[in-house]
Amino acid sequence: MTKPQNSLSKRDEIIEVASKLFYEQGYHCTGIQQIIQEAGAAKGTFYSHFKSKEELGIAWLKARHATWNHWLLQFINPKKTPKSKIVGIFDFLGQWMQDANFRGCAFLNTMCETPDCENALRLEISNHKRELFELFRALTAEHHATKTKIEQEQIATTLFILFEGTLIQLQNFQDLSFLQVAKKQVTALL
Amino acid sequence: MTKPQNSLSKRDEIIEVASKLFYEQGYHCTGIQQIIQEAGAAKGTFYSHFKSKEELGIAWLKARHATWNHWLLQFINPKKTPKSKIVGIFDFLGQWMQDANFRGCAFLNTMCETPDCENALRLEISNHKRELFELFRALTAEHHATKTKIEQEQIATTLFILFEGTLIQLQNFQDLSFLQVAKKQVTALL
Amino acid sequence: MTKPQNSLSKRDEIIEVASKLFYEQGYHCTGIQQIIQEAGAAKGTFYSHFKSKEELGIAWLKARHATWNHWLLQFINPKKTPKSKIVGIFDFLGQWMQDANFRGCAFLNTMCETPDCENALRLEISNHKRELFELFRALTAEHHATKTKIEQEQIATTLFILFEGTLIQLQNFQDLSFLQVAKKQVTALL
Amino acid sequence: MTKPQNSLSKRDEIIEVASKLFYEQGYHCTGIQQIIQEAGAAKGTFYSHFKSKEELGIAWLKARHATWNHWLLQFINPKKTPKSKIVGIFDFLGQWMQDANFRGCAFLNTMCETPDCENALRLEISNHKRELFELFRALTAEHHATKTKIEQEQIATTLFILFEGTLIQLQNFQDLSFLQVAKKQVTALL
DNA sequence: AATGAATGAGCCTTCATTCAT
DNA sequence: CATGAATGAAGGCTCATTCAT
Repeated sequence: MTKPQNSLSKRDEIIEVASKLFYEQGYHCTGIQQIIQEAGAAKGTFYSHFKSKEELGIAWLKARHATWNHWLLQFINPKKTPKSKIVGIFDFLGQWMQDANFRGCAFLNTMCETPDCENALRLEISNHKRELFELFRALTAEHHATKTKIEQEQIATTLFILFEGTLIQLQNFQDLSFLQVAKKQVTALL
Repeated sequence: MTKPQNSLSKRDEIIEVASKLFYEQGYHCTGIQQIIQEAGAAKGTFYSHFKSKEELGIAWLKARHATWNHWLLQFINPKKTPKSKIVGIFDFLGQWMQDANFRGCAFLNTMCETPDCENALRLEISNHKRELFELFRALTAEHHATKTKIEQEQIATTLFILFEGTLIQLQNFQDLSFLQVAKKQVTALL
Repeated sequence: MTKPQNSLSKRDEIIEVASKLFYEQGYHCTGIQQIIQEAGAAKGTFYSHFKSKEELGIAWLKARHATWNHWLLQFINPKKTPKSKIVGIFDFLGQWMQDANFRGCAFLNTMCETPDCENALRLEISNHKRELFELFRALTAEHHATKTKIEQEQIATTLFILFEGTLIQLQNFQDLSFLQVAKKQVTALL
Repeated sequence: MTKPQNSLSKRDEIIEVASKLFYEQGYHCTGIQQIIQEAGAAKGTFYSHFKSKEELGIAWLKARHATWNHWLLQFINPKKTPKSKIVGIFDFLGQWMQDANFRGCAFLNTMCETPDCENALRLEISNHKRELFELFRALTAEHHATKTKIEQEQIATTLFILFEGTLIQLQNFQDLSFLQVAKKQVTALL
């Protein structure tokens, strides 16, 4: 007897449930108990797969990183020019936040509840944001190919900051007008 | 016999200790027990002053709002022009984050660990940010007095977004170069 | 309303129950859960009185030390001479072990399950045994007043070793003949 | 293909690791998990060799009995006379305790954490001690060949008690002077 | 002979809150 | 205005054991 193809392993089920709960309720406000209960697993099963809650948290953020990047790239890859891709990132932001009920970014949320910079979760968080930053850098370099490295860096960083600032205030106010303003500023930079 | 002037009431002592701990450790990760212990108060004393942890949280954010605004205004009020005041807000941001060991903004941090938008803490948070936003609006209106309301709004919002985006990435990366980029963009807008 | 005189405080009830269970089942094999359940207390109540299981363990050993010493002194104080007191200690040993179902000595038992010599419980244990040793020393000095300090020390130590060795083998074999042999040797030393 | 001679079977590896851990940490404080992890075995492997933790405990004590007896006999067999062998047993005690960091006797330790006299582990323990007792009996009979059986028994038992009492107090106080006293008393008995 | 996922009771401890004094 | 004992659910984690492969 082989497992049915569409059945997840217990480990994956746990990660899936945890992803939902960590995002919706926050990392610290979500207990292992709730996770395993909703995943239909036993305590021992959980700890045979993850040596601690933190390890699950890391698995969650790694998975989230992959998923989120996939969403974003699927959204912007159809665009032809680097410029439209950059603008597309901000369009994606609006779409994403609406779909997510303005819960914000799993990575920023977790950073905010994790003061210790040396914490392993923080490493995943900064990696995630660094990769987004790199995307802005790459697209900016392509779009502003004639400008100097320094000018490119200034613009890419500004785009990244605008993205993050808009994101956090969409979460705060659930008001999409922030996005309109940001997009206007973005086009001004391109 | 009146209390000596320099002695805080138990209530104020509790708020003071809570402010430190909520900010440093996060709201949810800080327990009432630790607060009253460090404040030298009894359980019952705490609950005679605050009907719940949330009420203390609100008192904290209200006090924090006043304190933070005071810091900011003391920093920018000596500046003469609205332009230098706006730039001053970003200088303040750098100073503040360094002093705070890059722990970020108490309000954003608490928002990130509080998913429910209807939560009473969230009201204090949006009030705080709205007031900062208003400050950008007022200073922009003064500086760009000749521009239209719509143009002013665009610029003020952009400044606010830049502030928030820089703040959150200073917290994430502890790298002040984000601030340099933001300031360059700010001056470009003025 | 004052408490009835014969009612123990929750704290004392916990210690009393713990004393029974720690002795009968061993320190590590007895859980806080069982203790509070049998004492009719809540988890939180326990931890408002003791900051950890270890602290309860120490309270237990301190109380046990007092109780056991009281038992012993009540048994040997009626005896007139130091010699009969020393022999009395060994009579007490037999009585005690029979009453205790040959469960042995709470202090030795706990020492054996606590490898770390720096452990706080180990301090209580060595204090307890040191005091018993002192008793042998004092009674020996009185009985053998004409002998040298060195000779006295040799005899007192031997008596202490005989006591401990007999105790542990009574526990092991539940065979009182060890005690008869020890007593014969004891009298030979006096 | 046969296994290389110097490779232990999984079963023996498990026993070897368990021996170390049970002795150092105590029987109840050592979990199956740690044992199999340090032995590089799987859960199922463990339970295919031992039907329970207790069975491993028994295997451990049986192996320990053989090992310890081997140590002791190797130490005293070179001695020529029964008297020097008896004294040698006490010299061995000092050597052993120093090598073992004064962790005491695996058998006594396990007895102390195992209240139930009917427990299978307790059988191994009393067997071990009985055999040591027999050794004292045999050597005493040889040395005091002219004395009566009853006198021999009295002396052998005293020697055994002295050994056990010294052992337990070496463990308690890590103070070798107990051993000096015991040896003086031993020689007085021979 | 060996694997390792799965179980669920139990470990020690902290949580926010209530209440009699 | 203050005290601190009492509550019981929940926190993260380990336990010895089973079983399908």
